[in-house]
Amino acid sequence: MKKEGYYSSGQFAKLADVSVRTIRFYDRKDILKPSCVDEHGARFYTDQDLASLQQILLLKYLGFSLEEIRAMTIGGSDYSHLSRMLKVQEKLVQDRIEQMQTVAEAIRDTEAELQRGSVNWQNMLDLIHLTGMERSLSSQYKSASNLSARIALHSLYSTGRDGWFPWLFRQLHLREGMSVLEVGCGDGALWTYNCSLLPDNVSVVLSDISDGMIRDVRRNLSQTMTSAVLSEPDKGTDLRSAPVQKDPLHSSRTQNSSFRFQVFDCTHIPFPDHSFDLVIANHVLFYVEDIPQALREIRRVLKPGGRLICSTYSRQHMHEIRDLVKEFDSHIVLSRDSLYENFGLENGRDILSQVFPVSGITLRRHEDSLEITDSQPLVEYILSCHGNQNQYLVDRYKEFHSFVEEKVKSSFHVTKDAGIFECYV
Amino acid sequence: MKKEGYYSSGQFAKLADVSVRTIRFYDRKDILKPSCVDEHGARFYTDQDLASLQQILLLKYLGFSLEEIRAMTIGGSDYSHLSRMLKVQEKLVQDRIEQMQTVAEAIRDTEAELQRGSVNWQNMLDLIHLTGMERSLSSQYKSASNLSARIALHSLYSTGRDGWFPWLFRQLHLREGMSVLEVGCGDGALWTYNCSLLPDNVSVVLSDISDGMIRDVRRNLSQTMTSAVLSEPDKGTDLRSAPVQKDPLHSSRTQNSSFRFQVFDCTHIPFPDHSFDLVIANHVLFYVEDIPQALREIRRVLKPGGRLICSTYSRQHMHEIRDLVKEFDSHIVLSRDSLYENFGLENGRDILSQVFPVSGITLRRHEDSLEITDSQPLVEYILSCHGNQNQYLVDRYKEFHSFVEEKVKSSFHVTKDAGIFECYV
DNA sequence: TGGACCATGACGTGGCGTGAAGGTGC
DNA sequence: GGCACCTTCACGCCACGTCATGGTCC
Repeated sequence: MKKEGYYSSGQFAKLADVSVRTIRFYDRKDILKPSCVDEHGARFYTDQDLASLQQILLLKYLGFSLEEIRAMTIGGSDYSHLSRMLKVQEKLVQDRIEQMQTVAEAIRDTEAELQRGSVNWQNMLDLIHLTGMERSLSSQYKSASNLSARIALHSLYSTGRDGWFPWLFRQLHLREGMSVLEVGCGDGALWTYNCSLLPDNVSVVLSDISDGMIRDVRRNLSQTMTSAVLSEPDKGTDLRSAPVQKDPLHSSRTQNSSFRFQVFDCTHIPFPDHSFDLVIANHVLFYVEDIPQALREIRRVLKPGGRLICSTYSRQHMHEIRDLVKEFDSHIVLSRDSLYENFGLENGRDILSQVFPVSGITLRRHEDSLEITDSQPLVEYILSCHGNQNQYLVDRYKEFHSFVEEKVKSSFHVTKDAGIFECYV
Repeated sequence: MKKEGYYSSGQFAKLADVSVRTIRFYDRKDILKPSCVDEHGARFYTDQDLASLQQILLLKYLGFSLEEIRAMTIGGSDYSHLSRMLKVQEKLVQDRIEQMQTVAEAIRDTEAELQRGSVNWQNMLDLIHLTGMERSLSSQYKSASNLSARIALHSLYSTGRDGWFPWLFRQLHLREGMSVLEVGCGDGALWTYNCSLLPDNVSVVLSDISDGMIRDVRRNLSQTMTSAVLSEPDKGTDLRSAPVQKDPLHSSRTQNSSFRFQVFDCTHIPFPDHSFDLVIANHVLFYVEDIPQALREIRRVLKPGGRLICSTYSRQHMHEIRDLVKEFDSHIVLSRDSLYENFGLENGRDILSQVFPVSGITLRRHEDSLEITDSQPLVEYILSCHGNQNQYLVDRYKEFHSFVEEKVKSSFHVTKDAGIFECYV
C-alpha cells in the first residue's frame, strides 16, 4: 500500500542513515511519531518528520538523553518553528564548541606545565572536572528555545505600532556620553534591536546572574555590530568554574560607544557609588528574592539625578491565555508563581517608594495587544511557559492542539498590559 | 589500613568527581587497575592513576566506548608518555571542534536557505549525516598516538649525529625558487623540523591520501611558522564529505615561500606535466599498491632535469626489535606485511629503474642506530606497531614489561638501516 | 556501639542491535 | 512462489546506578 509523498519506515531510515529499529524505537517511545499509519500498522513519514528527526539526531549528537529530547521537541514543524529551532541548535553547537575550546586550552596548559618540570596534579584535576561538565546545557536549551517561542508570538501578532524593545528604548532617552547599566540583560535583545539608534560615546555595562546569558549576549552583540572588536579574548578566565568571584569582564566596542559584559547578582553590584546615569531592569525585578536590597544597590550606584527604568506587567497581561488553558484542564497553571504579585504594575509604585522618592516615580504603559490567527505559535508559546503544563499536555497534545485551533478560528484577542516605572534618585 | 601517598577508592573517586561504582567498574573491566590492593581487597590509587583516569575520561567525553579506550590506553605513565598523550588528546579535541564547526556552518546554511523561501530537504539530509559521523575518529587516534610513540623512541636513543629529518632535508639540496611536491607528507614533520632552513621563494605542495593528515599538517605548519597566514579559510569546502573530487586546496605563506595542502592519491597526481623541480616520497612508496604507476605519475609531473627523492629502509632495519618480540612469543609479528619487500633498500633500484634511467639513480644510506636504555619507550613502540602484538600482549602486559626490562638492562642495541634513492628524470 | 568507610553480588535502565516468526504486495 | 519489505515479540549488550548484605577501623 504505497502512499504519495510519504516515506515508509525503511525509506525514511535509509534517508537519514539510521536503522529501521531506531525509527520504530522512536515511535514507541513517543519521540517521533509517524505522520500516518495504514490499516496494517505500516508507518509513513513526511519531510516534516525528517526535519524533526534532524533535530532529534542533533540533540543526541550533543549528548542529550532521549527522555530530555522528548521533552524538548514537543511542537509542530511549520517554517517559522523550523527556523527558530535551527537558530537554537546553532547556539547549542556554539556553546559546545566553546566548552571544548576551554578543554583544549586546559590540555595545553597542563602540557605546558609538564614541560616546565613537574606534573601539576591540581591542573590535571581541573582537566578531569572540565570533561565531566555538561549538566546545565539541557536547561539552557530549554530556556533559549522557550524565549524564542515567546518572542515569535509577540512579533507575529502584535497590534501596536511598535514592539516592546523599540518602545522601551525610546523611553530610555539616551544621550551622548551617558553611562548605563542593565541588570538582567538576558540575551541583550534591547541592544541588538536598537543598536543603530545608539548615540555616540555611550558606555553600557550589560550584566546578568547567568554566565551562559553573558556568553550569548557577547556573541549576539558582536554579530550584529559589524565593527565589533572583542578586546579581551577570554584568556584563562573560565566562566564556568568561577561564576562570580573572578568577575570575568569582557568588552566590545562600536564606533564611539562601548559595551562591557559582567556576571553578577543585582543585589550585590560590584561598582562604586554614583557610577551610572541610568540603570535598566527590564522584566527582571520580579525574579529577585530581596527586591528592596536590589533597589538600594541600584540607587547606590546611580549618580545624583540618575534614573532607574524598570519594566513589568500587570495581572491583566495575557490573562486570556491563562484562561484558555484553565478551560482545557483546570489543573494547569502556566506560571507557578504569579510574578506580577512580586513586582507588577499594580504594586510597583509601593515597592519602589520604599527606596526611591515617591514624587520621582512615573508609570508609563505600553499600548499593545495580540490578535492571534494561527494555533501553532500559540501552542508553542503555551508549551514554553514555566508552569506545569507539560505534564498535563504531553499525552493530550493532539487534543489540545485542536482545542486551541477551535478557539483561534476567528482570531483570538489577548490583552497586553506591560509598562515601565521611571524613578529619579 | 591507611597508606601514605595513596588514595582509597572513595577518595580517588571524589577527586575525579566520578562515582565509586565507576572506579570499581573500571577495575573489574581492566580499564584502570589500582596501583596497589591490600589484604582485604581495598583498592589504592596514585597520582599516576589520576593521569590515566584523566585520559580515560577525556576519551569517554569524546564518545569512545570503554572497550576502545581499554585498547588505546595500554601503556605506562612516565612523564614523556604523559606529555605525548596530552598532545594527542589536544589534537583529538581540535578535530572534534572542527567537526562541530562544520556542523554549525551546515546549520547556518540550512537556516539561510530557509529564510530565502522553501526548505531545502537535501540540505537537511546533509545535516543529518554530518551529525552521524564519527567513525574514523578512533583509528585516527590510534595512528596519531602510535606515530608519537615511534618518534619518541628514535629521538630519545639515536646515536647518529643528526636525526632522520635534518639529514633528509640536507639531501634535498633545496635552492631558491624551486617548486617541490611531497607525496604522503603525513603530519608534515619534514617541514616543521626544518622550517628555519627554508630558502626564499620555494613553493611546496604537501599532499597525502588522508584528509585527516592534511588537516593536521595545516595546523602544525601554521603553529610553527609565526608569520603564517592561512589564506583560504575553509569556506564551504567540506573535507569530510568531499574527500577527493573537490580537491580542497588551501595554502599558507612564510616570508617568501609558500605551502599548499592537497588531498590526493599519488597514482593520480592532479598537476600538469613538468610542474615540479623535486618530488619527495618519504617512507611512503612501500604503501602504494601500484608502485610503477605512482612512479610514472611522479616522472610525468617532474620538469626535465628534476629529481625524485624517495626513502625506505632495509630488511636489517630494527630487526633486533622483531627478534625480541618473537623470542617472547613466536606468534607475534610486528608488521603484517614486510614493507621492505614492496620497496626497500635492497630492491628499490630495480623497481625505480623500470621508470627512471638507471644511470641517474643513486642510493645514500643514513648512518644511525639506537642504544635503548629504558624499557618503557621500547614497550610503547612495540605496542604502537601495526602487527598482531596487542592481542597477544594485552593479557601479559606486566610479564612482557619485565621481559623487556631484563633485555634492556645493560643497553639494547638496535640497527637502523634507512636511506634514500635520488633519481634524475 | 555507632558511623564512616570498604567490599561483593544481583538486579535495573537507557538506547538501541539482533534475531525469530509472521503478514503483505508485486 | 519468491522476494522485498513491513510488523511485533523477545532477548542481548554496554556503562554504569541502585539496592542488599556484610566486613573493618576508630
